[in-house]
Amino acid sequence: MSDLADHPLRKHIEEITSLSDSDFEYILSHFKYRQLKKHQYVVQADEYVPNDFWVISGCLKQFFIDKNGKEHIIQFATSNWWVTDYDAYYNQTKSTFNIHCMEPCEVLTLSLTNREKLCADMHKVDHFFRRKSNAGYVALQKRILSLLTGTSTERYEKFNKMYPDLINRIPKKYIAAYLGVSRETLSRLYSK
Amino acid sequence: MSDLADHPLRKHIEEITSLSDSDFEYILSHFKYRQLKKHQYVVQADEYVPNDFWVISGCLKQFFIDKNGKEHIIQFATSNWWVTDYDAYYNQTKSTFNIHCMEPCEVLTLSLTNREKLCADMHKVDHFFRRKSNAGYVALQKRILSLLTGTSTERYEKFNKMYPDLINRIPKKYIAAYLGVSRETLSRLYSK
DNA sequence: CCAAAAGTGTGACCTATATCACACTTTTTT
DNA sequence: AAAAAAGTGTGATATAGGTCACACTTTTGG
Repeated sequence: MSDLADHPLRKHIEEITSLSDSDFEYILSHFKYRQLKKHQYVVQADEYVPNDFWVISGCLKQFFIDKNGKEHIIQFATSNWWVTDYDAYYNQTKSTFNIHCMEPCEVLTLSLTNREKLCADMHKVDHFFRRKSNAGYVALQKRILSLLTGTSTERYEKFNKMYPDLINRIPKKYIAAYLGVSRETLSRLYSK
Repeated sequence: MSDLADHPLRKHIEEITSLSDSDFEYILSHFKYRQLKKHQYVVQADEYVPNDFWVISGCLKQFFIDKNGKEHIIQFATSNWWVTDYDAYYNQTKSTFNIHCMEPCEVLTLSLTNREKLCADMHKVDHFFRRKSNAGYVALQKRILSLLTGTSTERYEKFNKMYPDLINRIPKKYIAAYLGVSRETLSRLYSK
């Protein structure tokens, strides 16, 4: 029980709605724990996406390869983030994105069936996911705003502030691919 | 009752979950109908945002004014769209965006209190908003992808496909402000 | 119905950033 | 520990698209 109370997922959910031990036990039973090696793919473009991933530790990137073979990063996911190709996951279609471990990772996976079952059984969980999704929506809107409004310098500074740990944790070229500038331009940005 | 059955909001909700007449009647009672004049603001930057808006008819734009006074458009909202500054609305803080009628509009407004009440009372509604929010999240991700990946020509073509009616319904400069290019560049794009 | 405001197209110029190339450093693999 | 692979900084160009300017057209409001 002491274990249960300290579970990181429980803490995460209880930021939004409180749970009894049995609530949480029931919820957790719908997830599967997985350890992933560096460079492992958890979602591949053109394949189905049965799972959503909640990151316990490590760092993943969700990216898209364009017709010129160039990589564009949609999001990084570290501890406490949810990540999957939600379009493909919800609609049970093939993925347009890849999701890839940049470090060894621990994740909890949640299948669509289990998610919908959980949501149907427990109003609390449906509510939790609504709130999460709302927050995600707001975050994406801010990113769009910064792509429309900001110069690359401003976007770089914002990134720095938002993910201070990532800067020295992952190769710069991925940060460039997230910000939408070339590796070289990014390098020139912070040599000032 | 025949009126109720045909209500556009009911159709909209029933794309996701079916409702009894009394369900819908109860839901609708939490909304307020408003007619808006062209050029009217429904959300102003730096003010609180008590309502979410569901558009029956007309066209609104949600935009941001940057430090140089330049306008950036986050989203257009026409029939069946939901629009508000969700960050400010959910967190009861002041808005960073403006929302403005580009045409005379009819909308249904939903206060945060009523929304949370509805969601608490009816699991179906919570579920509906979760699904909507998920879909919105996916749409924003696609927009980010197109900002990161596409040339302006590609973004313009995508816009054309996605909102064929808007092209000749609203001034081009707003389309430019949505796509993230200058009015002049946009003009040159389609003179080919 | 007319004046003022808003919208639109096009030329001339300028700037931020992409691209290519290469040398050097750090990390990974065997 | 050596070889291979990946990451990084910096110079030389090339270019998409921004900005400014102006003429013309359409819409709006009194």
